[in-house]
Amino acid sequence: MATIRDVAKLAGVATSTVSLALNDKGSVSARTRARIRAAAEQLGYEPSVMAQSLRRGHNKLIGLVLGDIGNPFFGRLLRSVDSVVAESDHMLIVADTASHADREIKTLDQLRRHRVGGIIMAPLSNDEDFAAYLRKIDVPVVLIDQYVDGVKLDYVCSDNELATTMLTEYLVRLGHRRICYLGGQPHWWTARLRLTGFRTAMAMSGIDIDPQLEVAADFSGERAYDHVTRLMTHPNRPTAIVAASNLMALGALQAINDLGFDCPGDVSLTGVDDVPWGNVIKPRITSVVQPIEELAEIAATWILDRIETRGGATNSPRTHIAMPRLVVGESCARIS
Amino acid sequence: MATIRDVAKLAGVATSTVSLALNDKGSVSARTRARIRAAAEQLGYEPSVMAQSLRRGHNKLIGLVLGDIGNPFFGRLLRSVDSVVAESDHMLIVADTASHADREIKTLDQLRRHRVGGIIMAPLSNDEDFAAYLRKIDVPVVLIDQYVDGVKLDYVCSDNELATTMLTEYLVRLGHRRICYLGGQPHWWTARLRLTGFRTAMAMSGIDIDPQLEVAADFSGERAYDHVTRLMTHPNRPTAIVAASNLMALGALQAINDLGFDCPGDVSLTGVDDVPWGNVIKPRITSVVQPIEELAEIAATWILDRIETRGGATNSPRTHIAMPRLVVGESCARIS
DNA sequence: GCTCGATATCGAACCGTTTCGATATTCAAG
DNA sequence: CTTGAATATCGAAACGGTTCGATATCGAGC
Repeated sequence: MATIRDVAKLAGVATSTVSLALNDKGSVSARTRARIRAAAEQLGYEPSVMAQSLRRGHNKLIGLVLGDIGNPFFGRLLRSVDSVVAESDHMLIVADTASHADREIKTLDQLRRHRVGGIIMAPLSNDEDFAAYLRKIDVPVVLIDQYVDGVKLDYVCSDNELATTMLTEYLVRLGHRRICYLGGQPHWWTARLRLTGFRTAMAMSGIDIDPQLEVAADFSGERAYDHVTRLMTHPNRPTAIVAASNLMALGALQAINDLGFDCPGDVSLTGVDDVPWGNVIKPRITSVVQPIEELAEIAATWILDRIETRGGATNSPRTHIAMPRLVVGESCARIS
Repeated sequence: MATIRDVAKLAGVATSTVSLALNDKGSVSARTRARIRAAAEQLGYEPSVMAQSLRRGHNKLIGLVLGDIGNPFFGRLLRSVDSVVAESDHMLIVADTASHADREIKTLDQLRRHRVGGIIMAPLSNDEDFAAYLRKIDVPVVLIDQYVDGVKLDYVCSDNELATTMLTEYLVRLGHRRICYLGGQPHWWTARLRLTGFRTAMAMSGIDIDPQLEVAADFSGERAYDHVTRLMTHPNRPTAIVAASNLMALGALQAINDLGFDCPGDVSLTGVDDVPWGNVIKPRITSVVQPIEELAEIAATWILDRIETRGGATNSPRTHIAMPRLVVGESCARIS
């Protein structure tokens, strides 16, 4: 590894001049600049990112803290964020908390010790301790997907409430009244919002919710399968289902098929988020999809912005709520 | 941020003594040690990871280079690797090349400039240029899943050949002869091995392969859907299918259902790798699953080992080939 | 020929650690 | 009391850059 001193020696100048020349700062004569360039080239000199970072006080790394990278939603998010921050020569340190909320603070501390430039996080915790921690953290943080009450941080998400509202209204327009809601666990911020969206839409349509039909599963498919199996064998079964996640929708579909029902003939089905296997499953499930790339791009842009203008100009937190998009499949039918 | 000098000043000693005391090196009297500990505590001193890294020559970061983090296989891999390296206080820089082989060298260079301690990589490239690059790289590298011809590096994978051999032999034992193979694109190392595994098993069983039935799709599901649709409408259709990936198996299943065939009644189906939605799809597809956690743990252990003993003791490259496991579902039937 | 200002270049300090060689202190043995 | 070894502590030199203030060089204007 050639150092800046090697280059300086070969070019016959001071190290400071080399630094100036290679970074196009200060005033360096064309002749000297060329000589230095040549020397650097010849030695295969590459500045040590670490040494630069030490001087700067922080490195060109951005922490990305997620609860479950096995979820394709976060996989795609990671990929998009990466492609944006790469343009300004940043890389991502990815930490997966494996859905353990209590590891979040430890993970953030670790990132702080590494002096990352900034952190993008989809938090699980939502208690006052955590909020207090975030309020006094000395690194720029952008929250994504999930929010934390009582903090003033940039926040990017899609309109979770609107997502389920759109689905519910769509079903109502098709004539459905007995609509079943398969929700996530209420400790998830997004799960609560999606539930609200469902209730709002039902209220707006003047339909009373049958408490039996509003179940809290988890975001995985197996519980959803069981719930739907139970509800569909009920004498007064639902005519439509709103699932708050893609895996739950899939579980529901499987239960419907296994019971010998037809979707959409006997029951309509909708879900949130598309999935890698979305085009392969029949019927294609009508769903609202979050614009993952948009979320990722904004989060990435914002964190880069905060890193550049450390505590500078735009210090009031921003919020971006992206519009989910309704993608109509073949899983819903009109009833009379 | 308190520095080691602040601690030294408060404790009334030299910075070197602080370093010695906090790292339990050299000989520091108990009294002084206690005084230093107290001072550090009082100031909330945390050593700067960056400064330490600069001194050491490399940091406590490990690069993980993947082609597609949206694939749950790699998501689970990432998670397991992370949990192992976290134990020795390492974190992961994750770089997704978005399946662009030509970005791999650029990505590796970036990681080198960051002076990561080591790199775990599932490469796509497999040409001589890339091999030459890897041969002279000055950072420990462990390959995982995909190999590169002509390099001497640690390599961890599961027995891809055996995977399809197991599936094929299983089907043969059930009486199948007209077996269709849905393979991945041959530029993938694993795709080639899996194809070999199929051919070997067929040869061992003394069955001639119908070239019509050996198709190269890609690892995604849609192409598989089309191929299976075509083959199943053929007069002399296959009685069983071996799909070289999970998404292809799913695509095949969907095609089977859409054509009104029954699985496993009319055709048996097998695949490689389990999937998040595996327990929800019916019939559960018989498949061989790779022990992802095992692969990840070994790769992580090996890279940590290489980092500790830089070019030291164990310098000959190791290879670990993990046994895939056959998980029998309900997608295969015996025929006569 | 001298001064002034702009342009080029340099040396040294600094970022925050670790580590090596040197010095200061302690204690036991002679 | 002296000596020598063991134990404590220190100062300074790295690690590899960037940046600031100082100095050297140059041409133009008088």
